[in-house]
Amino acid sequence: MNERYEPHSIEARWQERWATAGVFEAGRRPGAEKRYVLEMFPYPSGAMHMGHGRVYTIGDALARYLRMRGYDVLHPIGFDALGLPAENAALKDGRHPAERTRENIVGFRAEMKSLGYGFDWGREIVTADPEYYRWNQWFFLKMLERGIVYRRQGKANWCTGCQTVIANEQVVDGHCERCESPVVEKIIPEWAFRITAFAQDLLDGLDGLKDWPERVVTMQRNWIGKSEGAEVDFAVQGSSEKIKVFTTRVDTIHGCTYVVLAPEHPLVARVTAPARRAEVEAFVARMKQTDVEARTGEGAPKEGVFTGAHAVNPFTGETVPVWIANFVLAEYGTGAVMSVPAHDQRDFEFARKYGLPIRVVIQPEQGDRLPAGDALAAASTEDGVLEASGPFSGLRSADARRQMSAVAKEKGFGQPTVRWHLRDWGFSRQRYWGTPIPIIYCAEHGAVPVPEKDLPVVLPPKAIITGTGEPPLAKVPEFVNTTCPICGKPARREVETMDTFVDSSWYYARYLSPKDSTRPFDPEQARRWLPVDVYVGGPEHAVMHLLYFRFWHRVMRQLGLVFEDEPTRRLVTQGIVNGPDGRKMSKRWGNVVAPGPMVKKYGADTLRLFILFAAPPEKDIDWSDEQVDGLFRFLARVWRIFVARQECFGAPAAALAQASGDALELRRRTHRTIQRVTDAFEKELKFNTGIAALMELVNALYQLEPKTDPDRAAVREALVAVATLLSPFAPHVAEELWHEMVGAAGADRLLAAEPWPTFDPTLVAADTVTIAVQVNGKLRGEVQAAAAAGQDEVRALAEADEKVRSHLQGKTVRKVVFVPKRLINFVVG
RNA sequence: GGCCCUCUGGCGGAAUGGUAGACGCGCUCGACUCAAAAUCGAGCGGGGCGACCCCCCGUCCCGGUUCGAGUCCGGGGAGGGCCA
Repeated sequence: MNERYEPHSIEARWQERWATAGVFEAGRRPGAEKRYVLEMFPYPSGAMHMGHGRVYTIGDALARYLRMRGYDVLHPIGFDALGLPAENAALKDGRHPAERTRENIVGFRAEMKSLGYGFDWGREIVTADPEYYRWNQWFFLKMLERGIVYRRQGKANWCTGCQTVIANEQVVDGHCERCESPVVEKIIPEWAFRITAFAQDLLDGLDGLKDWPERVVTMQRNWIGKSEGAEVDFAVQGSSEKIKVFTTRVDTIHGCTYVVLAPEHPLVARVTAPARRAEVEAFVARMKQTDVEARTGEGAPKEGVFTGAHAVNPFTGETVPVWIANFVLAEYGTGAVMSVPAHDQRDFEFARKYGLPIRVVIQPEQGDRLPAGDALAAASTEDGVLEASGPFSGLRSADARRQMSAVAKEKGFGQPTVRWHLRDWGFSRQRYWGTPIPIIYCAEHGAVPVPEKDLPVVLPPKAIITGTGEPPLAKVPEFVNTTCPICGKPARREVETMDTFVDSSWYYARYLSPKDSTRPFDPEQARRWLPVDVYVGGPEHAVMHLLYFRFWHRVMRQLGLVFEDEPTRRLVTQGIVNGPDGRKMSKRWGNVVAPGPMVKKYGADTLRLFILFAAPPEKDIDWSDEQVDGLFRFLARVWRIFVARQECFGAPAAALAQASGDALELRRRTHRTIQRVTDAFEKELKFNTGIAALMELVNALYQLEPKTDPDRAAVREALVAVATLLSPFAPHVAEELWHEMVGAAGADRLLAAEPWPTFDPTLVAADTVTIAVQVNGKLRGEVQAAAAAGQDEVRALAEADEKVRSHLQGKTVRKVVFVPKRLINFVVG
């Protein structure tokens, strides 16, 4: 065998062998239990970066391990190819997004293959392919039928200069990125998914996601944001109008000293007193031009004006002034709030600023009483006991809320209500590079769905992309002009496209039968493969993508396509790969390290090993040239020990049983290493400790110079273990070494498809152990004892130790704590 | 401001409540070499003390629970994430 480790002379060869043998194809072990390992598919907007390298390396190590454990493993890959960045890039260099995307995908594929990722390439999908997005359209039609898709009036950013809708990303400080004209909010019709209809189910489902990171579950829970409260109607004095407010703190309503409407609230125009009209209108106009962040963001001053109107608190009959203010938004709740300055901080600040009264109605259950409102330093937002609240005085907040909303309902001026933070998902985009929405507008029949048989509605290859936000498809007559499916008269197609989050909401299912041209995927395959067992991706998708993904799964379940409650059982969120300086990799800092050049320099195995060894998957890591060098040296060291122990390759396994002394010790280490590496996969995913265990075994191999047959057999056993255990992490070098070792016997086999080794429990359990000896919890020595030794035996050994004896001298042993195989602690006084 | 997370040698990181610092990087020393690199081997938390055994201190800080706390509980600090 080659004296030196030369990754470039072996890696491509094994990649080819794996591909020809088809070891990564799913479905080749029909009788075996399945495992579906999925990494978030990439958005190929440029070349592959280290972040991609990390996700796929983690997923691949896991998939390779599971395959060796005998599972039928599905490990697919594809490309999230539609979307804004590709369109923006196209704008810059004038190239068509399709062309650029195709090119990037070619690059990604080549890099992924050079990294040795074991994907089932036969299942590759590209979302820009009409054969993929036709099913987005199909889902759209099904959801339209079921009322899950609907048309609504949505808010959009309208550039007053370009006279068009622009994306959030294009709004900079309330101005258009391109022409710098002010951007205002404009209400335009848009398409939306009724995800809120699934809010409760999405919330309930979170409880079952035991193998999701707690923080992701929490973020989803907060995003769904269920809050239980009450709606209460405040009558407007001298009018038949009612102001409906939503509050989670109806228990504080006796402390309400004013009511605030959102400036956009429809009642504003109707209730404003003539004398206040000019001021109110000016304020409303100004708010329309201020974005939400500036109105409600951190440090934004609370601002408002009095409308001149008054409202009646239905609980007290008291009259309070009606204001409008910047911090109340029309789209949250009812667009109106009852203000209780003593018990809400925003209301408190506002009241102080405008000299509105502050009235305390909740006292803490324990501790000091709150001073009168005027003396209050800040709002007290805790629950407590009600006072000055009529018949409800003396109740605790929680009880009061229940009783008061019941009373409101009984008397007809309110009711208990649930409010959600989650909004419906508006998915219309005024963009070209997306899935066309399959709708035809007919003068006579309105918005008509494209019949299923006419799908896909294909994106026209030629379009003028201006980036102004005006839908580019509107300018393609051969696309727009069509006929009404109902009456056949001339009609126009919808020119908006779908949000790309649609593509990624169900791709995991398309992998199951990616070439099916009659349906999105085969439900029978879903029965076999779903749910995804492990889903690996970045935590930046904790909310949007993963929520849409869970939502879509529920829709597919309603459609009878899938049968599980949730799309994925386990979620692994991986950390960022930072530059060597600890900062985020960016051209700006000049600290970008790309996987491609690293593979050229060190080979794929070193890069993979570095990524996995640096830290557990969920932690951020810093790129380190020194560490990478170190990992390369480790692989070279592994190679050298194989070279140095070639004479052991043919050692007979029968001699293993006679191993003794150092050879037996090596065998124990080998088996313990098998256990530790297996644990690294089976418990928490801590590849770093698994690799560390392998390093220890390699170090131990260097310590034993084999002299006898049993020695050589033990060495061979260890070498086999090293190659096999290393293969999920550094598959090429492992494969090469394994073949060198097994020779002709392995000629038509591949390590990638060999079974994972098992350990012998009797070898793992040491027969003698080191037991720590403590006196009063402080380490005072250690003794060697049989693993099975009991307390008395260990105590005798410990007391025989001179150091220990000196600490026990002249003291009374009050208690002895004994932990078998670990320690003995003398408690003395 | 709310919710959540993190904090361990020079660095990345290990440690079911049971010998803190596995493993790697880095550094120091030794072997090999004419020499260097590479390699192989040894050592490296701080201090008492220049080596020995030994002793003291040590996992952000303060307190608690426990025979025993990096780990559990309470309070504080610093950094980060998400939401407002």
